[in-house]
Amino acid sequence: MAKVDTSLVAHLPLFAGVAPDALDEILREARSVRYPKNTAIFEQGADAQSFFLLLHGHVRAAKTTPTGEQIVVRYVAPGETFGLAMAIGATRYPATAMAVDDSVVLIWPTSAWPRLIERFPSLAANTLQTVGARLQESHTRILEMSTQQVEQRIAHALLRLAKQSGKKLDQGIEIDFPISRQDIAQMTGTTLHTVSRILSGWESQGLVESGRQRIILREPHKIVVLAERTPDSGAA
Amino acid sequence: MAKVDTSLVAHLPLFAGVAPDALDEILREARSVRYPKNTAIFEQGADAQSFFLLLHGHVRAAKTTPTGEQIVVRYVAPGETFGLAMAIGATRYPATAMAVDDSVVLIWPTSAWPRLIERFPSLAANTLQTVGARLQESHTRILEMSTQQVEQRIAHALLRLAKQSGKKLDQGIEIDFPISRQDIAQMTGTTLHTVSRILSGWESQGLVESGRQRIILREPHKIVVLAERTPDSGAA
DNA sequence: CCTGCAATTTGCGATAGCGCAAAACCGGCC
DNA sequence: GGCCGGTTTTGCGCTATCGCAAATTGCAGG
Repeated sequence: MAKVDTSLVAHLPLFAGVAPDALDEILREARSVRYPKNTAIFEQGADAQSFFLLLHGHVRAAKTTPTGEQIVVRYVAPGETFGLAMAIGATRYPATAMAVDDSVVLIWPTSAWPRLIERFPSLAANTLQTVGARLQESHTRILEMSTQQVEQRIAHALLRLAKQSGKKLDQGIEIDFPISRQDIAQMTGTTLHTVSRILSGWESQGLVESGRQRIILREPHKIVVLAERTPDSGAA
Repeated sequence: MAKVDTSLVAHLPLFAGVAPDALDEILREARSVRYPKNTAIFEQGADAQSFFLLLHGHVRAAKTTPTGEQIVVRYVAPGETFGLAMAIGATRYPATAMAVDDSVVLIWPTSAWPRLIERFPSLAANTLQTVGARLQESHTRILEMSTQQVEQRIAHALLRLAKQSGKKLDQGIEIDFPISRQDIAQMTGTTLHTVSRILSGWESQGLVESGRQRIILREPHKIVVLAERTPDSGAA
């Protein structure tokens, strides 16, 4: 198993307040695995045998209903943890994780968690913070779904993706991983058709440029305005 | 300040793995306060100076948009914590908490949290579990809002309330605190009008009995069936 | 017991967005 | 270079649900 360089991860919020040699000890329990694009890392309902830290790439976490519909819970960016089922007291994964790009992941066995947090209490505190932040985001998302129309929700979703995983271009920001209309629909609670229509509209106004699984925000500021427009703040 | 009896709270998940005398030490830092029905405990955006544990009564946590619309984040039942802004790294409350019934609450100063989790790491671990559970619930709610119609969402919401705060009756289950059509609308992402129409329909089928801020599920099992009905699983 | 307010009910027109279907498109692979 | 499959676009009718308005009801206080 390849050694993981502590310097690559030492600065992550997860390890705040953890001494360098402690970090070494923690990393010694992990292994590093590469997942090619479009491979599953774990499946919803499977036994939660591991938890993960994304080093490179991008991972989509999605939840599936009994009837087969899916929603995207979130996109995981490098440096973030995922699959923390055990930390929250679950024995099975509540969602499916799939690499949307070639990705590299650190993997710990679930069984290591209790020992790790006992030896390094900051881990629990730090994890609590990130889980808490995710809870906030979920509430925000619920608020948006309850009070905004589809166009605003899509605008917000794209702006968040741009902030989290945007690549600055000469002119605009590009979402730095493959993402389809369907994915955006599953993030915002709508259909790929409606997403397509709205992006087409934006494209003809020069707000975005997009294609197959690719989106560039050409006028981020104007999209912010769009995102904040209320149902009645009269359009042209 | 009145002494808090440890026996009242010792069994709570929050204090799992905490020794009795440690619990005593923890409680010594808290004070107990009574909030009459319909009084605010804290306001969204206010400085998070305290965190809370509900002893008696019921508390509604709600988020308000800039434009004044509200959603109900959750109802807090006795034994649950709320207002944990600091545990998740926020300095202001992300929602407003209001007592919907006469309520009694334990209050710790936010400043005590870092010290408490350092001395009693189980607190952090336990809190992580409950916050994680709430995250799951939020995802479930997002899934429902994305994939189900209003009637199913209302059914699920009422069933959850019944499970959390239901009072068993000779025949049926009563939601054990005052809750309006508007509240249910704000939990499910719809309007009070639509909630009213749907409850009226259920009432005429004998599924529920309801009135001013009061709901009794007369046929919980049939409501479960309703909740699981897919858009096309033909009605009668 | 009466009064007033807040909660609830209900009708009705308006519409955002869905669902289905078909066509166009785009890239990667052989 | 051409073919195939997944993605995207777009048209069109439909409907669940909203939004507004008005009537009704039930509780709480005086």
